[in-house]
Amino acid sequence: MATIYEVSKLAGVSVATVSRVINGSGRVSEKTRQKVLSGMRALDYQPNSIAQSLASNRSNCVGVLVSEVHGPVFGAMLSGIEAELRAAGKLTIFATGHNVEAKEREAIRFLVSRNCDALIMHVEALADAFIHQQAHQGPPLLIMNRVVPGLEDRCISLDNEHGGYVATNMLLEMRHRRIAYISGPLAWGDARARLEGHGRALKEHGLRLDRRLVIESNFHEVGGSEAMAELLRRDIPFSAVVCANDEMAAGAMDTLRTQGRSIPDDMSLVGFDNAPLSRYLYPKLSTVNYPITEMGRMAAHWVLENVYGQSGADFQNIFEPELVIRASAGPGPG
Amino acid sequence: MATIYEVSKLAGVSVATVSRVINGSGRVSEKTRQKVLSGMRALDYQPNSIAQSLASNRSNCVGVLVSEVHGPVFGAMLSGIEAELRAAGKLTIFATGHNVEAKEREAIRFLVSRNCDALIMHVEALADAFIHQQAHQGPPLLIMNRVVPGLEDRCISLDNEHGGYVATNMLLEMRHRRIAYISGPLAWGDARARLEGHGRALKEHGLRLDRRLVIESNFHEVGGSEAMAELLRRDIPFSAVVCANDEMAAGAMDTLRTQGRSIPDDMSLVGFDNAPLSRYLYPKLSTVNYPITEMGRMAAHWVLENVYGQSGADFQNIFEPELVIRASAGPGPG
DNA sequence: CTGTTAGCGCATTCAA
DNA sequence: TTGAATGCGCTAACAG
Repeated sequence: MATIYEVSKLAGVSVATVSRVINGSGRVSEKTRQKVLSGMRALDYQPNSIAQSLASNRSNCVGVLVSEVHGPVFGAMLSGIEAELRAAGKLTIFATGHNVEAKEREAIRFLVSRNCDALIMHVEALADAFIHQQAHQGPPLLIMNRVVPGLEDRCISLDNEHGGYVATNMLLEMRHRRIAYISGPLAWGDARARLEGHGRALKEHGLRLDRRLVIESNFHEVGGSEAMAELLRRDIPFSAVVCANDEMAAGAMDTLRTQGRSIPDDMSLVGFDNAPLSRYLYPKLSTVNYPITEMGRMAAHWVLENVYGQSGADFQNIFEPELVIRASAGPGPG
Repeated sequence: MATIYEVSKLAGVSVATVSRVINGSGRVSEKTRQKVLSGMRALDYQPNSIAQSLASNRSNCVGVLVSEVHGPVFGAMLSGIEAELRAAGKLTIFATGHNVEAKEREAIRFLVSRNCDALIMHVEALADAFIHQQAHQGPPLLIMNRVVPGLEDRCISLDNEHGGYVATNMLLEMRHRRIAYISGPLAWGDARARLEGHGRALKEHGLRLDRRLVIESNFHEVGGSEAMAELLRRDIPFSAVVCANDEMAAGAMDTLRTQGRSIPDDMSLVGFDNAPLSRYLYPKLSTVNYPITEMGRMAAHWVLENVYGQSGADFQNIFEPELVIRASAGPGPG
């Protein structure tokens, strides 16, 4: 690999000048600029990014901490982040935290030890206090999918309450009156918010939330399946169910089918997330879109603007979910 | 951030000694070793990985080139690679090539410019010749999911022919005699191999491949949907279809349902890949498992062993696909 | 506008 | 077993 010295020699200038044309910094006359450029071409010169980083104290890479690489959510998020960053010549590095506190901590150390210029993280196990601390000692932080009090302007999240609202509201407008709800773990803010939105929609339509029609589950397929079985077992009439995510909806659908209930004729179903699987279910699942790729892009924009000084679009903190109407919900009996 | 100098000062030794204990290289007396260690702890010292890289000419990171980050295949592959590498303290960096030659080329440049110690790539647009060239000038290369003549020992791939064979064979053993086939683009080796396996299974059962029952499609859902419509339109009897991947099977399923055919009673269906979506289809899709995560792990192992000198398990080039029996295929009329 | 030079933080000879 | 010195390739004052 050619070095900056060889280029400078070939072009008959100093390394400083070569550095200037590489980085577009300082003033260089067009003539010498061309000399340098052709020298670089002749040697197929490629700046050593590691040396650049060491000298400039800039790694030009940003760390992303996700729970898993595979899976619909994180893949889509990473995808959005990488696309934006890459277009700006920045490198995306990532690590997985598996929703386990110790691993999330360790992943942060790992990423930071690689001198990333910023950190975008999607963590669920870490406490707010730790995040605050990290925000004050490490590289600039961006938090996905979670609102940490005191760091609101660094948090990019979905308006989950509104998502829960629109899901239930659609059902209500279809004249359903008794609507069950399969929730995610209420220890998590997003699960709570979605349920609150559900309750608000009911209230606005003059209905009260019936606690017997709400089941707290775990965001997984089997959880949804079991929750639906439990709901049916309770033998309280209802004509529709909203599931706090698509996976649970898939499980619920399975149970309904096993028990011979037809969807949407006997039972309407709405999911949440608009994960890829929602298009493959039968009937195709009506759900609430989670614009995770765009949110990833936004995170990348923030970094590009605030860390690398590039001008960008306006920053948007909260994203609004939108209804995706497919076939799993139909008119109610009401 | 503390530097190695501060540690050496605090411990009363030279930086060389500190470097030795950091890397476990050279001989250091246990006593001074402890002094250094406690000095490092006291300062919460963290070696600067960039400086390490520059001095040692080792970035301790490996580049991975995929088509997309999201999507079942690449996410799972990345996941396997990252898990292994991370456990060994190595960083995984990635870039996307989108199956476009120019982008794949550029992605390689990008990754290499980051001084990765090895490159694992899943490329479809690049020609064999280019790959050969890259193999001879860049960092050690590993090629996923493709067999490049002359570089067989660097290619990790699935025995696609055998996969096609087992899929069709299962149907034959269920007494299907007229089996249609929806293929991927025959310009791609894996699509060709799968189709060949299909043909071999037929032949072994004394049947001939009926060209009218084979349609070349594009590995996408709508392609599968259209292909199935075309097959039905031809009005040649058949009782089962094997699709060269799960996405096309999903599309095919859709068409069958639209046309009022029941699965598996009127028509049996088998997919390929065992992508997540195959579990969500109704009926659940019988398919051929593609152990992509394990293949990613294997790639990482190779790198750990051949680039970083760690000893590992035996290297396996070709992976055998296995049948995943679910509900979309039933007994034939034969 | 251009060149000289001193680091960036660490690994690694080579001596001792 | 340890330390001094050199250089990895580049950036960024500073001087001219």
